[in-house]
Amino acid sequence: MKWDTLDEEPCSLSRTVAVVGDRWTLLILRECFLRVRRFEGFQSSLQITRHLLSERLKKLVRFGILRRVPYSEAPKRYEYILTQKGLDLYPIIMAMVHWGDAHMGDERGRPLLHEHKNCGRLFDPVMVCSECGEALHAKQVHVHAGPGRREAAG
Amino acid sequence: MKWDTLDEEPCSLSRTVAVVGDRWTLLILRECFLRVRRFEGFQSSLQITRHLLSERLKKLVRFGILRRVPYSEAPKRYEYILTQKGLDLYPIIMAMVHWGDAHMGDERGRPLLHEHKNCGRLFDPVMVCSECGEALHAKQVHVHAGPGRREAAG
DNA sequence: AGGCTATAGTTCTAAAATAGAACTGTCAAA
DNA sequence: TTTGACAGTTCTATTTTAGAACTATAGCCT
Repeated sequence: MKWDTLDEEPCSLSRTVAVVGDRWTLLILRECFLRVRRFEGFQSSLQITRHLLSERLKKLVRFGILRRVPYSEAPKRYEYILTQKGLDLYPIIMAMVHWGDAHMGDERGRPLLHEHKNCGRLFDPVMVCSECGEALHAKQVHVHAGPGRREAAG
Repeated sequence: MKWDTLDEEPCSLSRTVAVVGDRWTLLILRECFLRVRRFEGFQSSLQITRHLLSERLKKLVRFGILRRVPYSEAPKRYEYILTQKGLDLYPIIMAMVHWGDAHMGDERGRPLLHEHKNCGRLFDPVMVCSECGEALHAKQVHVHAGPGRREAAG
């Protein structure tokens, strides 16, 4: 597989997988959403090798998911902040967290609980249809080829 | 990192990443949701090496995401069907598709369009709060340690 | 001035995972 | 009896990752 052009495939899942489809990247993003921003912070909480962390952060910056922002002038030091594009990954992360809660739990109970500041309650994330608001299930969805697929197919 | 015990970490994201956190697994699941069920089907549509496909299918069966069901007795042949646990991965896949549509698109337009059979309309998946029904955004969520985290830490 | 610490990386080698191709075994149809 | 379909397994070469050590800048302490 040519992983280097996966982000240009006529498939939105492939394109997303090209950017966030590996273990370390997903764990780094978890830390980002938990407000970690600095190299040492990621490294110590994940026990990732410095080499890979450096490489993954560069990639996330290159794809516009993180911004590398200076926070100290002398010596030059940078931190990594989620862009809007990065913040928009939240549903993916939350969907994964929720699936883990539902299907990979153990007798110790949930590792984290999530409170929705707007309503003040502990919640689960639910995926709904943008048009009718009903909860979505795989078997209720029909897939059509869109313009990007038809053009790619010729 | 001890990837072999990632599914026992006191973090639901880690546990999910342990199961579906790699490129091939996510692409295989895409095919599953597009109704592909057989070894040759996965292999030819993904161009994955037979070795890795075999290995990934075994893993998905081991984690209870696919069931290996015989469809021919002589010769013995099997197909791979999503279990309920597997079907429940749908929000993750859809969240990834939606992010790809929103942020990785090109001039050709969307590769696929999704129709919600219940309401008959083309839709986007939206993640909402189970309690108040509002669309969720990262900055509106506050995270608390749950019992699984506190016990692991103590 | 000299040494210690903090931060953010880079460089190196060994081990593990993946790619790519060929091979195996069962059975049906020609 | 040969060919083809299907569902894998086995093999070697290449790529990726792990783990540890090293570099560079600058503040602080003595």
